[in-house]
Amino acid sequence: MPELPEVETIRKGLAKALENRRIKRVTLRRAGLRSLFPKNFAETLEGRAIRGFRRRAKYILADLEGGYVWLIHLGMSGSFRTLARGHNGAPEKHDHVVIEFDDGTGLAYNDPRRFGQMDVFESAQEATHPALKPIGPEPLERGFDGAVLAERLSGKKTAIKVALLDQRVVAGVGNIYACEALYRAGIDPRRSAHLIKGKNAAALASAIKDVMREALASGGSTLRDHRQLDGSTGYFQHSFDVYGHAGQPCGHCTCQKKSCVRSITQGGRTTFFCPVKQK
DNA sequence: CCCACGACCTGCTGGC
DNA sequence: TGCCAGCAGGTCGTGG
Repeated sequence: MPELPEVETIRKGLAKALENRRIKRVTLRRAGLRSLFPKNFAETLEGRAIRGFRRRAKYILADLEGGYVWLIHLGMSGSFRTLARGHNGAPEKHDHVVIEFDDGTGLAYNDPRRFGQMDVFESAQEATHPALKPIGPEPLERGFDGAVLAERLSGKKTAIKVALLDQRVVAGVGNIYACEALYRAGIDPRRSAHLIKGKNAAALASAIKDVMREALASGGSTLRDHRQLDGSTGYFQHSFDVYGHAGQPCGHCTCQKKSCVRSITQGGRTTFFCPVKQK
């Protein structure tokens, strides 16, 4: 469940459920996810207490006792499930990592498609970690505005929709929120990225912030059967203006058409947009 | 450096 | 009912 609002919601759930728990045992139920687990992955986690959970783009970072960071990416289909004290330890299908804490509770990482990723490294290596170093500004942190966005888009000839999915441009935007933000900003997803500047860039930066904040307040979006840690689901999917609405009205434009929302393919992903409102 | 595209996986859906 | 192509919230490697 992977864009910024969903990852942030999961981070909060992990923090609430697991902060200060001590990892007793880590069981890897297959050799790897998107890549192999690093050497000594389980051994490095074992025996350490979790001091807190942070997020950067779509990555969750768990700070471990003794100056280590456990890095997690959920890919397309990763999810966590807490295991109550006295759980029988029987894994479910696609549980790839099972963690037991010293108080008898546990945590299972489940990921059918195995596009997720995990790593562990010393805190001092975080600043230069190859997955983290290239990431662009966090849209919900101070300083992200139209000027910053325009600077990041300058020189990019690719379509603005494709550029928004590049984590070096802005952190945490994925396919849903790229479509929704472009819709709100009234920008055609096919426009060349470097042409988005000035007022357009300001409108787009604002739209990204607004849609992320609103989604966060709704607990993210739940497509298919994805769940939060506690089993609850987000409900921002009910607020989509265009995502998944091809052939339906966008709801806001004045075109009077009953089916203004179109879907096209860009960079191998589906883009939803309203050609009347988005120019 | 930039960009386009296929690869990586499994599961679900919709059309026949 | 069954089968299968196509698609799914992401990223990375390999070409040009």
